[in-house]
Amino acid sequence: MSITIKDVARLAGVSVATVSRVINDSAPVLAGTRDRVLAAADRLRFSPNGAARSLSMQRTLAIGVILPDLYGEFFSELLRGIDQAAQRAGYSLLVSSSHHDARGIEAAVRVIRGRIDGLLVMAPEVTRSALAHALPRDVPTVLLNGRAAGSDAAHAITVDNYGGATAMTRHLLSLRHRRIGFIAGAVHNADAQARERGHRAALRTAGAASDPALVVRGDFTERGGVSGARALVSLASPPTAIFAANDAMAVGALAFLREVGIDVPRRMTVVGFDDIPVARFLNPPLTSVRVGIAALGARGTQVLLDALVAPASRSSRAATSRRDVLPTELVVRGSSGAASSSARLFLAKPQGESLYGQE
Amino acid sequence: MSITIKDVARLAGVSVATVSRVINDSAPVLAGTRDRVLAAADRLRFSPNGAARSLSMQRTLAIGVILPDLYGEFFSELLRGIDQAAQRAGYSLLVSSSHHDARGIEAAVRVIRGRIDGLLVMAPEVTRSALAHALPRDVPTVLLNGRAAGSDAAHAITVDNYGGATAMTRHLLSLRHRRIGFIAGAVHNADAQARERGHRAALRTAGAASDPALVVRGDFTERGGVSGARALVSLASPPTAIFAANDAMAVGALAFLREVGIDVPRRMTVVGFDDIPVARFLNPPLTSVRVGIAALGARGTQVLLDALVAPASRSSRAATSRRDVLPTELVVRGSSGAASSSARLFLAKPQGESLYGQE
DNA sequence: GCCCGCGATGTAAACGTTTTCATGCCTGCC
DNA sequence: GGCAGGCATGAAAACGTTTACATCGCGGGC
Repeated sequence: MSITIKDVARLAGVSVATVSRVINDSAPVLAGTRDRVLAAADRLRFSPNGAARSLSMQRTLAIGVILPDLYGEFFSELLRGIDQAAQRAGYSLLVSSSHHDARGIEAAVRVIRGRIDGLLVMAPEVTRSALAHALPRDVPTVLLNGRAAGSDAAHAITVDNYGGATAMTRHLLSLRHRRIGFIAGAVHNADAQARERGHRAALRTAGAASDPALVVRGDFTERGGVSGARALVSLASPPTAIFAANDAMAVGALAFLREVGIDVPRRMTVVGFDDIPVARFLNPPLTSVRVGIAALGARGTQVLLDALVAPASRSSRAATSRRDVLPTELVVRGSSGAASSSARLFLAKPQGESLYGQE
Repeated sequence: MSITIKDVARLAGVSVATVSRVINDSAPVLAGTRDRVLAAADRLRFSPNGAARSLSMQRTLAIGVILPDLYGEFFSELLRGIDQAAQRAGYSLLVSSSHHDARGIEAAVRVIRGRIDGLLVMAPEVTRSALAHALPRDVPTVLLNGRAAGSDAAHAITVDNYGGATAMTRHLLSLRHRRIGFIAGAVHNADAQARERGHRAALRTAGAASDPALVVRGDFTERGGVSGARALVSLASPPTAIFAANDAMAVGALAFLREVGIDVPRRMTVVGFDDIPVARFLNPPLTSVRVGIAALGARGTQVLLDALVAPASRSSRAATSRRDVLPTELVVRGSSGAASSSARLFLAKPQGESLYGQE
């Protein structure tokens, strides 16, 4: 059917070993021989069978990426960062999404098992123990942005959700907001939880009243933001600011407020979290917490690639498993009232420019 | 190192053939034997080596996805549709992006060659012949949304760019706009070209003047939309409406107009193309051309999967290669002045709901 | 001038599956 | 009671590479 290394060898009048050596230039070959082989390979349009290669070399040059979802800019940014880092190192990406629970992840792992050298997993809604059980033992794994204290075997890269949220809440407090509505994420989402904790802690530290009615449940989608904003606005004593636990929900909140004629930021402040690329282009530009989504993906990938070359560092695996926390940065824009600052966007190079470039 | 089918066979006291049969239940096995094998596999946490499997079965159960980029909601939507369709059929995705030119695509193909059963390629900027040369002969391929009349060997799924653009321009004309600014895409981008042609044709048909100064070059990014809008607004005789060739640029245009205090839609109408998920949540909600991005990906994947089971249909390949054109639909929202219609968004289920669900 | 050694190449084993074919047993029919 | 046939299982080939090892020829040092 398809042409193999044998066909090339026959045409070039050499052995398969020589063909292999030429193709990977893994050993010196006489110039004349090399040319004959190359010519033959070219003429037959030969390209090596990856499966056979992987089997023989015991490595696939691919890493698996398991995501809870693919909806929205967050995931495309994340994947973009991962792809860049992987491609630079010559690795391909085996992507599988829509895996929210441990069972889904286990199924996905089963499918790609043996076709990847390493695994990148984002599973914000899965508990530590469930995850530990679902993940393979023998494949180096990096957890992205879930429960930081993941299973001992895996590395984990997270974003400073807690710190970012406290910074944002302090920002709102500094703007004299006293009743701050919070649109939280899903109950079991680790990132959402950390952001909520950060918000609460900042309120507590400031001695501000923490009215439970001001925290409504969302789901990290625009639609959830719409409902959340509606609920907050409908309160007997509504807040003067809304802190959405991610940008998608902030987008929904902005849309709802516009719909019902509540001006942002004059009558209501809205802020988000993640600083997705579109945030600065919203109307008004969204104040958010920059996470460096692509950087998170790239960093996770880099850590994984490092782990792949390291020879599993003896048995002291647990001791060497990394726990990186990426810093976050408050980005103040028009949606929290600093209308003038947003003008800078189009005059100077915005700070977030790096997101657009090659990292 | 890793545990193989042999280990399981030894532990269960059977041959490797039997283990294989149990795992794939490809042949009847005595209940007792099956249980022993299953128990052994479970105890050893065995999972089959994909590379060996692929090699033996001559199929990888994976499809390659080659994209020009991963930035923005468009690509995450596309990938989402592809992933869903592939996952349903038990296929994995080998994703590689940032391949704009033929050389990049060829390199990407070389890397994933022999690890995939089929190929999904989006290459709007590559010419037909360059693409034909870069793509492998022996791998079923589906082209997404580039030049419809692609290489004979490959199937092609496109969106009705031309029709969508004419519909949009007619919409603007019906709103009494006579000077319509157009922010085009990159010169060599096939989709951008088709949209521009559609726009021009609609103007011509309506007998409207087609001022060349009203067409400015963009690049499908928000930033390009900002520059485009700035250029159009700066004209001696500026347009009353701006048609951006994709939504990302419309987002940029909206941001710029807000920045300089030009109200949309009162003083300027802005419309886009693609209807990315965030479009309906913008301020004002963006009038756009719905493309069904996820559906495009899903359809392409389905066509590819069909081609995989079909035995290359004799040699009449060219004759059977499909050319699907997905219809587009005008979605009118507040940014083109129909302010009241947008209220429907949060009351009734929006038309676009399907994009959020399972397709 | 002989032998040692090195450089280029070939041979064949290994990688971990699936699958064809062979084997042996048991059942049931005449 | 013998034999055909079906069913469960095992042995081994095949998939297309890489690579350790063997081989061969040739040049240089003594």
